[in-house]
Amino acid sequence: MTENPSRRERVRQQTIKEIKERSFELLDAGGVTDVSIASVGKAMGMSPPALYRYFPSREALLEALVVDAYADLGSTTAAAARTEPPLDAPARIARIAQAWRRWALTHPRRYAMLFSDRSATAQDTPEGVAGVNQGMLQLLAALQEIAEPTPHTTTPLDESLVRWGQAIGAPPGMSPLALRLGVLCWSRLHGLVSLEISGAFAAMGLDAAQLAATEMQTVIDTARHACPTH
Amino acid sequence: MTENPSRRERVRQQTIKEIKERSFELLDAGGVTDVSIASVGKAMGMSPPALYRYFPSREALLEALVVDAYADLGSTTAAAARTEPPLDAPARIARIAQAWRRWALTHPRRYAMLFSDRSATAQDTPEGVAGVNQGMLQLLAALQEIAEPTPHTTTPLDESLVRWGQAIGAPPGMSPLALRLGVLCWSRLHGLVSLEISGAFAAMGLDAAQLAATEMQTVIDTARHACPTH
DNA sequence: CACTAAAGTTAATGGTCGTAACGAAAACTA
DNA sequence: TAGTTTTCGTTACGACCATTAACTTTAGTG
Repeated sequence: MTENPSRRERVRQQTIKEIKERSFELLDAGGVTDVSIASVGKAMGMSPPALYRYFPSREALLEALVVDAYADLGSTTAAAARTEPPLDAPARIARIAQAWRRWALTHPRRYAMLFSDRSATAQDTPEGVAGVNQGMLQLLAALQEIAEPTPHTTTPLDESLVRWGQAIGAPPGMSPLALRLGVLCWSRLHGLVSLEISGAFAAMGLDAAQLAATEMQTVIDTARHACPTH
Repeated sequence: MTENPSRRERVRQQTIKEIKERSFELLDAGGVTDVSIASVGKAMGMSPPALYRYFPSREALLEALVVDAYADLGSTTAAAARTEPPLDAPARIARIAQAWRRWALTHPRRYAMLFSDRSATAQDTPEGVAGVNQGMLQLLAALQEIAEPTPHTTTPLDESLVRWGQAIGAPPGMSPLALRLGVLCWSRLHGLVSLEISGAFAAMGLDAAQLAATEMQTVIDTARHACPTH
């Protein structure tokens, strides 16, 4: 009864950590297909079957990478909103979006793993969703600050948005407009970033950074009920 | 000297066609990873190495599928704009967007293959880009009709948009606003559709169709210099 | 120290892509 | 028509991969 996490457990956790580190290195270098039980084992000087003591299958290892990547992306974007001194809401929205895009450009293979490679194959685990929602909650808070109250009658879409907000732990009383803009901001940003990573904008000779900047400004203007700048 | 395409060439093209058909069946059923030289061979009653007479590698076969899928997506969306009698520009934009989304939902694995699986790996071939640009040209034509002339000074982004428009064969004199909205419309639609395919909106309890409809209405309103409806 | 359980090893199965060597059939040619 | 060449298919093979089974080594525990 030395420690609650026994020494054995500690070295085991250390091994798991190293497996994931080496896996991320291989992932970043050559994409998810390069993360094989054999390649990871070789990278750590272990025989491949030894990894099965830690992950029941290659798929489980990849899922662990997904959860970690989601958590990293979520905490990175959430941290971008918490500056000292605090920024006003529009600046925070811009920073959150920048952080999302920058993370995706810094780790394009990880971003592809999260949002592309596994599309329609395996659905996200609750852990993964919770990780990325850290950033979403910050975004929603900023949007709520500048979203003008809407006297509109609530549509079915609004109702489902409110339910979603409650489900992810947003504070009560969120405006449906803020919730909708949160979803649309995320969706637009994802579209831009995934096309940018694929090289589409570069092939078109367009500056993706400028496209992203104007797109985010549009979201902010819409929250304020102002006309987007053309 | 029976025909210009000799009999041998004809049966060869037929075989290539069947290889791609079987490949698409496997792709639609289980994703791109299920399209293997072995599985396609088995599906056609051929030994796997025989396929190398027609495609130099599995990668080349996949690339051929990509080109065909791009062409199908492009012609499907372009066809949606050419109705009889012709529709007005806003309705055409809505129909193009619907056609894009519907194609993606009908062939989610193909859509993932085009825009996700190969991200950052291999860049698009000119053939593929040309195929999907059929729909883009229709979209740009419709946007041009309703885009009010902008007396703005041209920005660097505008200049690169104009260059891109010329490169893909858009008629001269396109408004930068129409070009920019074409790109943003595409990007937003892609973000929505890829998230919808991945099941993200379903997991959030949101109606993706409604999100897409409002998003496209926003594009149309922006083209008219009108405030998006909230 | 002796025992047990965890962690590592090698060996083996069955799957993949791709190459090599070979046989059969079709088309061309003298 | 008969012979030659090209094409198309085959089987056999080597190099990877994931995964399981059986065995050995190591480390913690009474």
